[in-house]
Amino acid sequence: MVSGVIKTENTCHDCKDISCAAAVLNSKQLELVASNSQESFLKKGEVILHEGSLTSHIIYLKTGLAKEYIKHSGEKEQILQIVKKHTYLGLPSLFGDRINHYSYAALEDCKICYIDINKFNSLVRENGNFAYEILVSTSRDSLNNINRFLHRSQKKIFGRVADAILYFSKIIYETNQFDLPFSRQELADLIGVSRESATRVLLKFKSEGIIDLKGRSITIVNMNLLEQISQTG
Amino acid sequence: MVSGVIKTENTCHDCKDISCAAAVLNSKQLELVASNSQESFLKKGEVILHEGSLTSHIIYLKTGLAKEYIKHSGEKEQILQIVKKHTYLGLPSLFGDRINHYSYAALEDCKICYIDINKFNSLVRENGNFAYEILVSTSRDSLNNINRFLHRSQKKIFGRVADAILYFSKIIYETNQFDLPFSRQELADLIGVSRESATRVLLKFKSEGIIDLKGRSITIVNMNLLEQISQTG
DNA sequence: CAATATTTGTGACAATTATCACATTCCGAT
DNA sequence: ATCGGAATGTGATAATTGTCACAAATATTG
Repeated sequence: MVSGVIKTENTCHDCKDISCAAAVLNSKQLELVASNSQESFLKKGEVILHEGSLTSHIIYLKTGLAKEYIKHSGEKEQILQIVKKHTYLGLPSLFGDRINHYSYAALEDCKICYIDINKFNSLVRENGNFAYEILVSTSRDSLNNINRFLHRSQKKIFGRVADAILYFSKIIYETNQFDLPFSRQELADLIGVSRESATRVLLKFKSEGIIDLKGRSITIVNMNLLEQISQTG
Repeated sequence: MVSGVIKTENTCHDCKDISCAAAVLNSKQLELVASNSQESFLKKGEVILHEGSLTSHIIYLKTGLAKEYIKHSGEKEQILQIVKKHTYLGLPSLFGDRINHYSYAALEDCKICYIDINKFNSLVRENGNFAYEILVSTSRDSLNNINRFLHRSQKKIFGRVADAILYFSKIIYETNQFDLPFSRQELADLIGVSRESATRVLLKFKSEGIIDLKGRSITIVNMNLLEQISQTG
């Protein structure tokens, strides 16, 4: 399952999926990026980036959905977050120590863009506004992640499952009706509970009329109650 | 308990506690910082910054030790990390949304420096190298925090207490013998367990000869075993 | 140096959730 | 359509840890 890497033809100027940060670059800088980047496609399920690997290129998710995760002791997987399109993957790892701390795998077919790490770094150093945008994006990401973790650790299992449903509804898909992009096991890995427990709580929510559930399709029926459960924990 | 705010006399040039980031500023920029900053002293126990407050000044911890924490539902406190000297407090909050997400309180007498937020931001935008240093420091902070949380959530209580002891020994004090800077309750708040459980595990470690424990003073006797417990979870 | 408040230690018990073992259902490939 | 494997659901049980109530020890303050 090797995916093709295709040298980009476009100049970034007309890229529909350009990042907020790249939007503040001038024409010359944008061309530098264009001539040092490559586009690539990945199928659902493929690993985009592996924890522990060294970073030679920044990866920017142009389209699609991915999971950010780590593996504990070979087996147990912990999902940090779901990454939406228009996001750079693993920026803190790049600036922190150049070793990727998290793995990324495609939850949908994805289009990504590889950008040479040295060029990226020199842009940060020469364009403070670009750096500022990167800073804003990594800061928000950090706050969101830590926020999620902090609240999770205060919550019992019902609150956690409610959180996960609300996360998909409000942050990822922005609708009350959606299909989970992965298995029960992965849902459990996202909120840090066992698969069996996650299953049980989902079914409980269904039987109480809080959600509608058919396989991986979820419809939120009683949003208020779900939010209440999320908060009461 | 109001602490004095004293207009700085020094010019940052000769500041012994200058940050890594400020070290890359040129003389003119450093003077801009100097003329827009104030030094202040806080006693042990005092709150440096309160979650929810708006940011008008960056706070830089020149000397001392502080805890970064949030309060859940008024009562329960969760400590994110212990902050050592030579650290900017709450940078992700500043760049994220300008609202402070975490509180900070002094665990020792502290010397801090207030820097005007607008001046700080303009330095980021005009000096990419400064921005880069800030990026490195926030990235490392983020990786460390998330790393700690991720591993914690995989661990049982023995592993967590071991982690806390190793955290103080290796990261905070860099010695095998140290005094905890706070109560058992706060230790419990740091690792997300109940006070009683934390106490019990500490005493267990003592009775098994892994650590020596007198009040808040801890000596690590069997480092290997402690590390093993930390890993096995 | 009392007197009082705070912190720490302890045991019994209850609540929560993981684990295990297995049944059932779903889904893709032939 | 059928077969086989993966994903999901289910019950029983055990392990873990929080909670409560209180005792002991340690600090703090007038």
